[in-house]
Amino acid sequence: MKLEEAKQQFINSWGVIGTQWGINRTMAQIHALLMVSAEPLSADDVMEQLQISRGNANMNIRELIDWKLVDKVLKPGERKEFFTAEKDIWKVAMRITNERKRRELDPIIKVLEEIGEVEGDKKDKDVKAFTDTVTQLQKFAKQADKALSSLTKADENWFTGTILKLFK
Amino acid sequence: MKLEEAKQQFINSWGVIGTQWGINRTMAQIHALLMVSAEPLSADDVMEQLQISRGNANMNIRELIDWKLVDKVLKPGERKEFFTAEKDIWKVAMRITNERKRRELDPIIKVLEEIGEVEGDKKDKDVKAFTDTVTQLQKFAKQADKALSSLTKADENWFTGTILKLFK
DNA sequence: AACATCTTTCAATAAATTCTGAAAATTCAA
DNA sequence: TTGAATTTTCAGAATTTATTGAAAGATGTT
Repeated sequence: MKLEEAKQQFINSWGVIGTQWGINRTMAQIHALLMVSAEPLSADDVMEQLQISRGNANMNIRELIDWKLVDKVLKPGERKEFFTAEKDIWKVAMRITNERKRRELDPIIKVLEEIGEVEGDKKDKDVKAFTDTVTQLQKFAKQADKALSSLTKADENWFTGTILKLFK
Repeated sequence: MKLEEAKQQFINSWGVIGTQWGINRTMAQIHALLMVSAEPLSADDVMEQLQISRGNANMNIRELIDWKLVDKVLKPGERKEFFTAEKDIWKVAMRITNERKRRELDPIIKVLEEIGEVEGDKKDKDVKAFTDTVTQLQKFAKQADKALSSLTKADENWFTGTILKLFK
């Protein structure tokens, strides 16, 4: 397979996968493009290579910067901004994990806290079903939160050295 | 807080969280409703409590059954089907993890394999940037795959006993 | 077989999300 | 300053996804 073809397939597939992830397609495509580019690209490069509008490119690049998956790079003597993706997959995975924890797990914990105590007879089967489920969820969510926090603070060697061995 | 109010808030919030997860809102709401219901509910119960159409209820209940988060229950003497959600959070988490692995990770591995070898000079910086990224991704994806497979096959005690302790 | 009950399907419609492109804002060199 | 280059914003358009509801399909009872 030729480089350009392989690149294109990677970008397209990454885009499709992104949508299955709940990430928007363009954002995933830009990320893919920057991950396999040897040099930083400008907004115009991204627009041209992915055939998207300036507004779209700008919005999604900013979003990627928010996720800390992409960095601005300034080239001396150039007025334009260039962009480059984090290429260390461990860091990419940790940043995605962290962002998803923030978006997915943290709100769950917040909701469960808000629901808190329910008035009523603990022997009533409806009250019991509700409080049992909520209590279980709270315990589980807090454990998961702790585990993910540790994980994203840890370094790669600890993970590959300690955790992965547990999974043979 | 009164039971009905707490229930309603839980269902609504679970729905919002679902969308942030890439799961559709109604599906998450039905799941929430069934998780906090003491007794199995019929499609009509679900339609009434969530104010949704029959088609919508049916489609999303089927989807939840696909995810193995909801089971059909037959009541003796009743013609209707009733539905109940898995209430053991550990099982719920393992089933969601497994389904998400199937939808999110497996396709990544497939794509990376397809891209495989790229023709051209390994010293060319564009070729090198591409193959380096793809190779790193392949290694990482396969490790993650192995870890998640083990995890979803393992039982709760192994997880709480062995893994969680690592995170203090 | 005829009927009543319940479930599934799916074309039409509605709602939510994403994208465009032109205008406004910003930046920087002269 | 001025103005050319670049980035950002955002209303409206396009696209994608979710929902409805009525019709068709099952299923079981008499």
